[in-house]
Amino acid sequence: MNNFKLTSFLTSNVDLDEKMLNELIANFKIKHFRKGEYLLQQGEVCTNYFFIETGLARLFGINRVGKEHIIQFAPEGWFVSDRESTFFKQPSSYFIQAIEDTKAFLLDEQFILKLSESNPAFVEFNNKLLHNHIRNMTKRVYQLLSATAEERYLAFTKTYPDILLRVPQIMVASYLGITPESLSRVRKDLALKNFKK
Amino acid sequence: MNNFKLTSFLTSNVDLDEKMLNELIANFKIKHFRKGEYLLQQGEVCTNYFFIETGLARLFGINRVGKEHIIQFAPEGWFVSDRESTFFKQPSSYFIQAIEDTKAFLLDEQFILKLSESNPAFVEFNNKLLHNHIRNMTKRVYQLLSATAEERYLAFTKTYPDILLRVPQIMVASYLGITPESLSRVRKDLALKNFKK
DNA sequence: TAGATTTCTTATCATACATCAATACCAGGC
DNA sequence: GCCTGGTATTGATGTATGATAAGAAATCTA
Repeated sequence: MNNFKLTSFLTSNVDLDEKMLNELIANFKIKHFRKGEYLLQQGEVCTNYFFIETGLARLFGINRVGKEHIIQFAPEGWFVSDRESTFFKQPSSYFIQAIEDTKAFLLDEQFILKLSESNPAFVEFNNKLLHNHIRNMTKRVYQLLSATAEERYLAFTKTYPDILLRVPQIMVASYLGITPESLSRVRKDLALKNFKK
Repeated sequence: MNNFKLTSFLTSNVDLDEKMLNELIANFKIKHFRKGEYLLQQGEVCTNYFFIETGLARLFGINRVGKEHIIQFAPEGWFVSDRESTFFKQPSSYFIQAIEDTKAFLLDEQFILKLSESNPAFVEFNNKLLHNHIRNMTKRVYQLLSATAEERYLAFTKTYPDILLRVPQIMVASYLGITPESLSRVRKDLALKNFKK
């Protein structure tokens, strides 16, 4: 048995025998991206889901004045894609970029659909992924509506302590919806508060 | 043939014969909610999806200090639910409340799952709903990250002109992530700008 | 219709966060 | 090793939005 993260992800989430599993893995393309390279560019139609096997990627958009806004980080073991583009066959509004050297499996949407027809476990699997996605996005909306910059930063450090150490602060700020300068000050204030305790 | 919004929603989104369709509709419970009544309360597990046949509902949360934050509006023809709670069988963090007198179909999750097994068109249908949900939430996250209060308000007036006229401004403000006072100012500024043109 | 309640507006003041600018820091390429 | 460009910090200042309060308007309800 191979040692891919994707393998253990599938075995723990879909009911498959080993033969079927290996057949599957063999069917997926794996692709390497150097730090900075793009998995998806704005304007392209996103035809796959990416499973990050190793490395780290980000999903982000750029507004009229050239400012970047990060919607999602995707470290190893995570899926990333622009589902809107993939499902509705529309040019993507976003970019997906490798933040570190990254190895990713490309899961073709058509292929997944076919699997779903023959294997009900796959329907359930896909459902789980989609609901997980919705859960994360809903929490994110709620946070952005209700929490201050400091609260959002604290939540981030608790939820994604690993990512925090792997990306420049400028990107954490972008994810949180504040400027890097503000984030620097938030961190300073927190450090002070902790010192005083 | 009946005249339900749900009927036309289904016929235009799922490939079903009329017999099957009527059988379906007969299986769904319909429920009336007076303005102010709750379709779902925080702490409950959400066991159905609600299809709003007439009226208007909102999905919202309340934070520690008692402040409400609206995640989604659901007018007639829309689905609303806490999918996280439904799918993962967890107590909901949110409320769903009727803003107007509302008639809603209650779609039982188990029932939908069963339909999916026998009818592949239903898998596709469910997929479409989920992807639509993800699309909306992603746009919302991106907006909250990148746009000013004024920009968000303008986008709202364009995307949901009907809802704008049906809910108190206090709720629009809550949806946009600002205070009612700020919204009032934004509106005043916009009115001034338009007058000067 | 009148009274009560909520909603909306406006004003003042407070604050969180942005912007701009300067400096120090660090990392990758030559 | 030394540039070079990106990153982080800090300070001064500006601005958008929040908090509070009060009155006007609209809506509900009896």
